[in-house]
Amino acid sequence: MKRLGRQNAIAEEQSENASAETEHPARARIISAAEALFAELGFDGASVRQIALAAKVPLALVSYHFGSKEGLYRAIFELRAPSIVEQRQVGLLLADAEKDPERRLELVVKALLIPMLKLRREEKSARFGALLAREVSDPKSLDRGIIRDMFDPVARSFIQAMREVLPDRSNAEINWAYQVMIGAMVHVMGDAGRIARLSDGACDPEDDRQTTVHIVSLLLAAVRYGSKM
Amino acid sequence: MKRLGRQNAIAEEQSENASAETEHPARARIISAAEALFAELGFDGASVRQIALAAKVPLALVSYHFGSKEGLYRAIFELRAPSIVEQRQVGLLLADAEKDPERRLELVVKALLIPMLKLRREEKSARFGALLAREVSDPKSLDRGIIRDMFDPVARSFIQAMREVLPDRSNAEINWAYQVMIGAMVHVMGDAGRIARLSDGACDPEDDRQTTVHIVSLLLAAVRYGSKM
DNA sequence: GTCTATAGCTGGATAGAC
DNA sequence: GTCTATCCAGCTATAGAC
Repeated sequence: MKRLGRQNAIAEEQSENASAETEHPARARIISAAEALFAELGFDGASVRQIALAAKVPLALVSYHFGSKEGLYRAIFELRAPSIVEQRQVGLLLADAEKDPERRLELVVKALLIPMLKLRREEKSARFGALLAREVSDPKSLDRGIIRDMFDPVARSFIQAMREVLPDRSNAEINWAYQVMIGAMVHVMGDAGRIARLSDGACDPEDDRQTTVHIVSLLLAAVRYGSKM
Repeated sequence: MKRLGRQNAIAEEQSENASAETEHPARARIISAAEALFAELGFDGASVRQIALAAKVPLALVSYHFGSKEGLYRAIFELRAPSIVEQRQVGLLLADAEKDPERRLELVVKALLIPMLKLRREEKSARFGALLAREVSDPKSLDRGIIRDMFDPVARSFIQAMREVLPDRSNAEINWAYQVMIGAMVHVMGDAGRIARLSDGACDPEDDRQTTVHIVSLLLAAVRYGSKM
């Protein structure tokens, strides 16, 4: 397989992730190591050498598989994002099927939050939540366009769903409510200890079941009762 | 003045910021340029060369005044943070003087949010909000300890104030409510365009008066009605 | 105090052997 | 396809002239 062919064959790889990871265990190890190091140190803070060392592959293999550091960075999102987006879409469909509007709002909020908050539980992509949090809050992400391309479409679906469940709210109110949810969620996903420290252990972001219960009820209250009147 | 004397003479500089900035206009220009570039590109993404170029000073002057890149980084926070913390403390005192518990909760929430949300309006520290947002969400900030040293004390005061206004809530509920507020606030402060893009302009984070109205009412609702029951 | 010049590294990327 | 050796641009920090 030609070199530039490989790094651009994203559609192909997505349709055969399992075989790609079986066939190229080194590639999967690089992704996994990069995910953790980018999450911890940021795109600029983590070096390709560090990543290759952690993945136990020679340095040149990273360039061979992913073309460049940014190619590797994008590949992480191309591998992990579709599953999150799909889970959210399924959640939205479930909310659509619910008749009671109170309960429907709750399902919309949960469809937004739960696919992300439960990421910590999944061993394979344990650090992806923190990485995604970084990308969402990084101003430079506007240039990369990863969030725009992969997450904006489903975000618009959520905003539309909220408009339908809360028809008396202004466009600004709906959108600010959505952003408050995203902000709180990203803060929890990216946290590395300040929450536990400040709360003296009363909040444990590692316990994603308790975390979800609290965050969902707080944000549901914000969305439901937070009209500026 | 000796070199190492300068970079460590923080207490002295804080007590005479005005004269220090008048006496060393280059120093103030470096801080200002660094604030914008660190906010935009992150600590690792911005180089000292870029900062010196933007501040129109020779490269070596940065080391002379601040000792190291991290010294410069800390100096920004040492210059800007005290004013924010002070404004928050004053807000908490005002809340304490309010008898009506409903209104008191609102004052506590506003005391937390307004000093930060209005940062964009102030020309001198226009980008400090984005920089602070980055530092709060960066896992590496735990090592630097800037947030812990400068902001944890007043954070604990807020959590205590919330406990007093909402005596029926558990410790976990209070702390999660606080973290939801911080997350939403940091998200807005660090935003560089996604909010306006997703809302098709319905949300304009540059309009900090409208932003404050919406964010405060959403978060007040979360804190007031977001008990997990 | 200020600035030029540069030391000493580390970064991403690649050439070319196998 | 895989890996060693290396290129060279860019980095932080500093020595030393003025």
